[in-house]
Amino acid sequence: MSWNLSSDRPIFAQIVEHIELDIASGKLPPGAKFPSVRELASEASVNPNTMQRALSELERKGLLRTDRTVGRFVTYDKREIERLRKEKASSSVSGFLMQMKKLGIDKDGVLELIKENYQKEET
Amino acid sequence: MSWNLSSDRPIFAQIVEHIELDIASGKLPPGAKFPSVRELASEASVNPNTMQRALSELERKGLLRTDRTVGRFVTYDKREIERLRKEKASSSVSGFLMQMKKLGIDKDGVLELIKENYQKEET
DNA sequence: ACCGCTGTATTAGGCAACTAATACAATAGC
DNA sequence: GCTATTGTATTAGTTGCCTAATACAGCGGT
Repeated sequence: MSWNLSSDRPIFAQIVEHIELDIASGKLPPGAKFPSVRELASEASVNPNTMQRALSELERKGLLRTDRTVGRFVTYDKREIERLRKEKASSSVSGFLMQMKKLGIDKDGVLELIKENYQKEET
Repeated sequence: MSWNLSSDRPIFAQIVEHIELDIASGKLPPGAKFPSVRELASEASVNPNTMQRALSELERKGLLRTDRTVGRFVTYDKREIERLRKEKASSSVSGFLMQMKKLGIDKDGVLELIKENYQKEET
């Protein structure tokens, strides 16, 4: 994983989000085993405790399972994962559109900008 | 203004963003006069110092002008305002699309979701 | 000239959150 | 049974933000 952490937001929150995305997108498939807390922490250049906090949060959300002295695994519950994916997509969309509305940009403007942006990437 | 402040991010930053949006969208037109620091602070239930910090930041960005003993005004520079609007729209779009990409949702999926969302609002 | 209003500066204190260091607990595997 | 490796708990320290109190400076209106 390429941890791209900035200091303008809580580290643990960024890690949570990062891993959530990897699970939601399927990059981390159901049942995938995680490295140990210490290993992950070292990899991300972060205190083990910080990593632990992130992982606990993910467990609280039901995305991770823990076998106490064995390690952690992505949940096998594919429905939960799909729910997560939908939820994240939906909130992204509505947040984005709300922002555009506040900027006074209507539906046509939004679609325009998006198509523009995709064309830029097709180079 | 309806200050809708949450505690999960610095207050002053939220205020900055709020006012930026009002300026970018034209809700606060060029040359519009601001209430005094103390008045705004009271209105937003915030310490004057916090409000001042936000306003200073906006001034640093060139969006506000100060007439020392008279008050503050939105800049008259319409080009600067338009630049702000473009900049905010652009960063919103690219951030949104990056998120969708990470979720594994392609162009068609994005357009689909957006149209869905707009239909929902047309009730 | 004075009073009231504007913005500005300074200092201090407290609170909450994040990070860190270290010690503890439990089990798998040899 | 011992050791290594896992997750967990506890305590401590640092930082950033917000608040507060107070003082200063300059202009307008009466």
